[in-house]
Amino acid sequence: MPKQELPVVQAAEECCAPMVREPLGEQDAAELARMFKALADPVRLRLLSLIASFAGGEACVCDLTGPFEVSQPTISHHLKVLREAGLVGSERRGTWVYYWVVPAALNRLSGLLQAPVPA
Amino acid sequence: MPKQELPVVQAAEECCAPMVREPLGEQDAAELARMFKALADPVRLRLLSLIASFAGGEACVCDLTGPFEVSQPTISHHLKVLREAGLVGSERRGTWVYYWVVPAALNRLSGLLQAPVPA
DNA sequence: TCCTTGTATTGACGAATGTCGATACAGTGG
DNA sequence: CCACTGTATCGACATTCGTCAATACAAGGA
Repeated sequence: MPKQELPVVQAAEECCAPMVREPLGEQDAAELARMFKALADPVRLRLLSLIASFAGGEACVCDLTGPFEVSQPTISHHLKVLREAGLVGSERRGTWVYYWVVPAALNRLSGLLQAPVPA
Repeated sequence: MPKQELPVVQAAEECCAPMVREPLGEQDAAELARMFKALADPVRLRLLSLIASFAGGEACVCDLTGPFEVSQPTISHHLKVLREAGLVGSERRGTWVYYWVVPAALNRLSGLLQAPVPA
């Protein structure tokens, strides 16, 4: 059955036609490259995945420094990269800072990468 | 053989559960980071999109050097990066070399990035 | 065979990236 | 006000990356 009619997670409406249908413009490519660059590091991928996996969809930084072998400043740097790419949001609540993923950003990239089924 | 125009595949089957459901392992993260790194450049994104947009789903390198401001060796370098990431395939046919996208690779990444609908 | 055209490789360069230790900043509790 | 904990910024460093000109390789045609 045609999957594309399902009310799936597709991100915004016009922002994310698959890139395999028509060539990306320079500006779009530049902006998207910035987002993919944020994903182009194993620690950041694991951070993103770990944040999203937390109950409630958010995690304190104190939960994120443990599972990695890199230093706390490095984690903080990677979180900043993810935040500036629009992939996560953050907020300080009292002593701790919490991070959560931005689903619309992930879904936008997801929709962009969708390719036609190989016949 | 030109591929037929078929509906878009949604998430792939077993290879690519969304990374937002459970934390990525170190190895998976490393491999995925390599693929995302290949996407993390505006010229490569435009190359990929341009190749996929060609009729028949493949393009000669001679079709790819024109639309960019960078030199021919640079295009060749970027194509190599995309190929080594498994995102495109290539074949020499006579004088020319043709490139095509690997849909399974794109769809794997696409499925990985799918996030739950923002409530 | 030699020439011509299409593509890849090499070597070099500046710029960006990932990492750390040291340190600064923000809140909480004494 | 001070001490303590959690997080961010700074400065430095080695490594990787994107780019180019020069050159090498591949295939077809004279």
